[in-house]
Amino acid sequence: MKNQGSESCYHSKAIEELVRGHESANQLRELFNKSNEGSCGVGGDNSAVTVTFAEDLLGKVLRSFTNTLLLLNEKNIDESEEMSQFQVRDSRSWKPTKSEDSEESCKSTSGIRHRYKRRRTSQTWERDSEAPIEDGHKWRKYGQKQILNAKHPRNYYRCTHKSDQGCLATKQEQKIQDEPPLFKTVYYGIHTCRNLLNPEILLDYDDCASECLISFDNSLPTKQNLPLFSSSSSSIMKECNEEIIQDHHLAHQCQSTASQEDYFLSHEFTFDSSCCRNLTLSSTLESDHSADISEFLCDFAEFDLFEPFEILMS
DNA sequence: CCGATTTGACCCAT
DNA sequence: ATGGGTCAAATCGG
Repeated sequence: MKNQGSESCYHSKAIEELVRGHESANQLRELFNKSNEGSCGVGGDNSAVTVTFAEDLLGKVLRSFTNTLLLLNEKNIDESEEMSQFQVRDSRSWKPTKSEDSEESCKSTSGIRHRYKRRRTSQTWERDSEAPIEDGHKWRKYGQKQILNAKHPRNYYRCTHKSDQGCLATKQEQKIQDEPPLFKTVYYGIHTCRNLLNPEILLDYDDCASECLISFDNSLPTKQNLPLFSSSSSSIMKECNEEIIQDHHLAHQCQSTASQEDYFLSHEFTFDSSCCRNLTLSSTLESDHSADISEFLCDFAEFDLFEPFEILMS
């Protein structure tokens, strides 16, 4: 059982992540709205920059949802033991699970290896997908193991920023089915690293007992006016989780669709270098998919952060 | 050259 | 004793 300050901090961190994701999604919407305004294709030289920017935004959204899911799961488990197996709609959805408990050991035997760290108690997320997941985080593989009665080996990854920032997030990935291909990914722990490409993303999970300092845009919600902060109802958290799971799923679909169709690469965008938020872009090629994709992205970007809360609070 | 991956050994839990 | 998680030296590759 965690104390009130800790719970409040999980709320705060979750909101912080949602707000980031919301802001990034809005930037994506802005980007695609501009692309649909039919401006003439100028400045095609900047298309690579714009593609990078769009991918960066997608990465931010995915990271925000990933972190929020982990945070909310942490909160859910704190609140409710019966929530330990929260199953949702489809095979690509997130499924929080409880990790096996283990202690860090410091056994020192012959002196060859001083400390051998087993995974700490931490929240885990399990997810099945038809392809290895691109979750926006950078991972470094540190092991591979053939598992008993398993056709395919299990791969072990840790956060790239473990060494430089002490981030303890890890994940395991294993192909569990051939046809159709199905991969199982289990995430352990929460990222505490600052992503160097997105320096604003920094979660001080170690400092969860203390007040969280968040700087929001004026246009964005603050924790004072978010119902989530005035309620600890687990139903709200469940609802919130489902909503985020959907959006996380959509973000992945959007990312894979874009890459599969080479949508970004086959269109010319211009990028107003004076300000990332005032993009001027154009599409000079017709594509059967472009309208669908941009509409899809706009729909995705328009998800309402407040909706699940308002419904539940009324 | 340096960061990422591979892979056998080591270590822990059961 | 065994399965599985992690370490770390060797290797790879940009």
